[in-house]
Amino acid sequence: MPTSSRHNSKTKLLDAAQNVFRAKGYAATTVDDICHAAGITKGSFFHHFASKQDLTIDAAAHWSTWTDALFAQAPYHQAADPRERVLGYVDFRSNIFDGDIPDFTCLLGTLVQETYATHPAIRAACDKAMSSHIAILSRDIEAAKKRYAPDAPWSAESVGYFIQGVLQGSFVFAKAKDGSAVARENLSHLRRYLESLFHQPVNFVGKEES
Amino acid sequence: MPTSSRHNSKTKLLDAAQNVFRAKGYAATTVDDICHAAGITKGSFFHHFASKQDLTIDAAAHWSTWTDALFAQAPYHQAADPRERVLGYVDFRSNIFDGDIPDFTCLLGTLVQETYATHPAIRAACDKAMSSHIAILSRDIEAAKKRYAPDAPWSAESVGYFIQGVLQGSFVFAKAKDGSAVARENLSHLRRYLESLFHQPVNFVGKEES
DNA sequence: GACGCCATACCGACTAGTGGGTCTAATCCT
DNA sequence: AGGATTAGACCCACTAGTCGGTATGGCGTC
Repeated sequence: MPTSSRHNSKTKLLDAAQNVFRAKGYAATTVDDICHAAGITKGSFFHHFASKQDLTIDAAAHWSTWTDALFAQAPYHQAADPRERVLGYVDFRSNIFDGDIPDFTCLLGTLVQETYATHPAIRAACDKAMSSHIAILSRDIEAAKKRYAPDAPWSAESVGYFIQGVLQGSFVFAKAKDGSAVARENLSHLRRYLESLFHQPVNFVGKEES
Repeated sequence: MPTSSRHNSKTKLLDAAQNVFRAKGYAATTVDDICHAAGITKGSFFHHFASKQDLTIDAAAHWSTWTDALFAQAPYHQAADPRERVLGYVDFRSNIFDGDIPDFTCLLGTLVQETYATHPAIRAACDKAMSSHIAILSRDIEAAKKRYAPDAPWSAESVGYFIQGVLQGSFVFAKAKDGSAVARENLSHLRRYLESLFHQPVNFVGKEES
């Protein structure tokens, strides 16, 4: 492990921060917590990041690329019908609920709840990352809309935000209940709603689409 | 100001805590912040509460009675048709989005996100308060279900949680976006879903109900 | 109705500990 | 060599909680 182990401290810190923040929130996690979780010392931390807030902003971007990659390579993403991709996304999220709570909850939602009023730069970084994720999701929604509900009064983007909103709310309940049963039921309501928005025509024959 | 001003410090502290927590979160608010917002000194604080966590637990219960009273006396609550009461609840919440963010967001959701892993007692207090609120809401949903969707596969309670989940998620976006436009759209999606769950029968004549 | 007494409420300086951030020296890689 | 990186002791501002003490008002007694 020549360069690999020595030169990826920054990434290790970002990964560690992701997990610790999701478990303890922003203010309650100390820089030492993050260092310890990453197996790195404080000197190194402040070599790579100017401040805790600075690391956090980078962590939001890091999270964004990490999750976008995760979803991009997920199997549901292969479906030809955009409607199936959207529903597949919801099912995919629902399946992750099996793990531990800090493992399936959203870094951005956790961060922004705590910092929106006190750390505008973090708020902005979270907003940006969330918006970019929703923009990707909305492409499928837009395609599904075009095919199944071209004249509907709602926008694809607003559906994207709704999906994310339900997810964020579900995380809150998973935390409150210390279990994901409610979260799962929430997503099944969401799925039912989406099915009604993209109502499968009776005699429709699915066709490929870019 | 004989007894009135002297003997309500506890209430003033709880009220102040509500607002400060909603703006800054649990860990980032100091006891001094709360004291200052309440116009009360630290000595008095620790006379009434054994610790910051202790106050927080009381604040969750205080919040619960406060909000339950607020919704109980809201006009939508008078509607004879339970379906209208449920939709009225959603509209009522949507209308509050006009105010400042810390004024319409939920103390419990904010607290539990931060403390679920580190302060089990706070987590439990939030869970209890949320559940009680949802139980009240679910009575109307149950009545609406009986009338409009008696054979539906979903439970009234799960719809109650779904409504709250959408609200919690909307708060996250209001904070991230520093505005409530997305939150409002989320609730309009939610309303559309609820309308579809309690689909108004074509030839139905509304009737009074207990 | 005046007085003494006590419980409760309130005050704010103080303490012990913590946590973000700094600094200097050591170590690695090229 | 020499820049990049890592190490961890150190500094100082800040914060939860303490403590000794002061007001306040109710109540029994004469």
